[in-house]
Amino acid sequence: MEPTKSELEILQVLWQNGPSTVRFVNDKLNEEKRAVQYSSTLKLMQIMAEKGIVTRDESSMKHVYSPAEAEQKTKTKLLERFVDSMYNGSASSLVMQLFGNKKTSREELDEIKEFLNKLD
Amino acid sequence: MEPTKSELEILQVLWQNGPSTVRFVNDKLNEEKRAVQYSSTLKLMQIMAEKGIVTRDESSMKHVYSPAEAEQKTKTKLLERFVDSMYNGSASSLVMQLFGNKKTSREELDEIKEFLNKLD
DNA sequence: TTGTTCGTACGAAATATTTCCTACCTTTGG
DNA sequence: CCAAAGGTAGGAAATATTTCGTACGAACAA
Repeated sequence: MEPTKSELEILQVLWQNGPSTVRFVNDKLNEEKRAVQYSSTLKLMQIMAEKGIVTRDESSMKHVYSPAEAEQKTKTKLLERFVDSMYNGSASSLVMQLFGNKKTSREELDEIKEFLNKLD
Repeated sequence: MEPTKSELEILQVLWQNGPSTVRFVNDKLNEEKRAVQYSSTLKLMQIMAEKGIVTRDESSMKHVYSPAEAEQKTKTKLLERFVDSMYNGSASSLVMQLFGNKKTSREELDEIKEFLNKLD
């Protein structure tokens, strides 16, 4: 299923910090993103569990939520969708735009070049 | 402003075909994307005009709509937002994911390498 | 024990987005 | 002229998403 914008924020927290409680996720969101009530985050995470975007461990009172799919898998899917809809499926178009209109550090560029060479 | 998913579909049509009437855009959407009523497309384009996402020429009865911003400018903005939210701003992470999990044609790869070299 | 804190569940409201019905005007063909 | 075709405008409904108040149970400290 397609995570919404808010759901994606929550997934990011789970990916970066591993399985977490609602309290933890909510604190992170408030620290790093924006003010949001505990019950809002709770509700969203409950919905995500219903949808199957996350799983949860209810064995203790403090439920622990985990992403249902690996970070890479989800991101790959979203990236492909983005490339398809915005660049008509052309990965190279995206890359050129990415580096054409923006200054990127030498290190990053070298890193990418090396990476591409290894693909052969 | 942030175009919604449906608004983006309409922008694509305008970018690819130049300034267009509602009728034209609606036909394209039905051909290339999905079934949608004329009045839905009309409404959406009217809203986009209000928001300033598109401008329109009302001199003739058939209003002609144009994107308010250049394709590149809008796409760049959206791409940056995507990189920020998904890859923590790291363009190279995105690129590695893009080519790591997917087979890309030799031509595309060469094209990209050449492009990156020219950046120096 | 008892009250305060911290947890979940649930419903409803607020917002954002999308869809389409309907009214009404203009153009066009006969 | 008149009817049919095709246009815009606007409102309302349908859907999707987000937010939060409130009820209620469990845990914990005094």
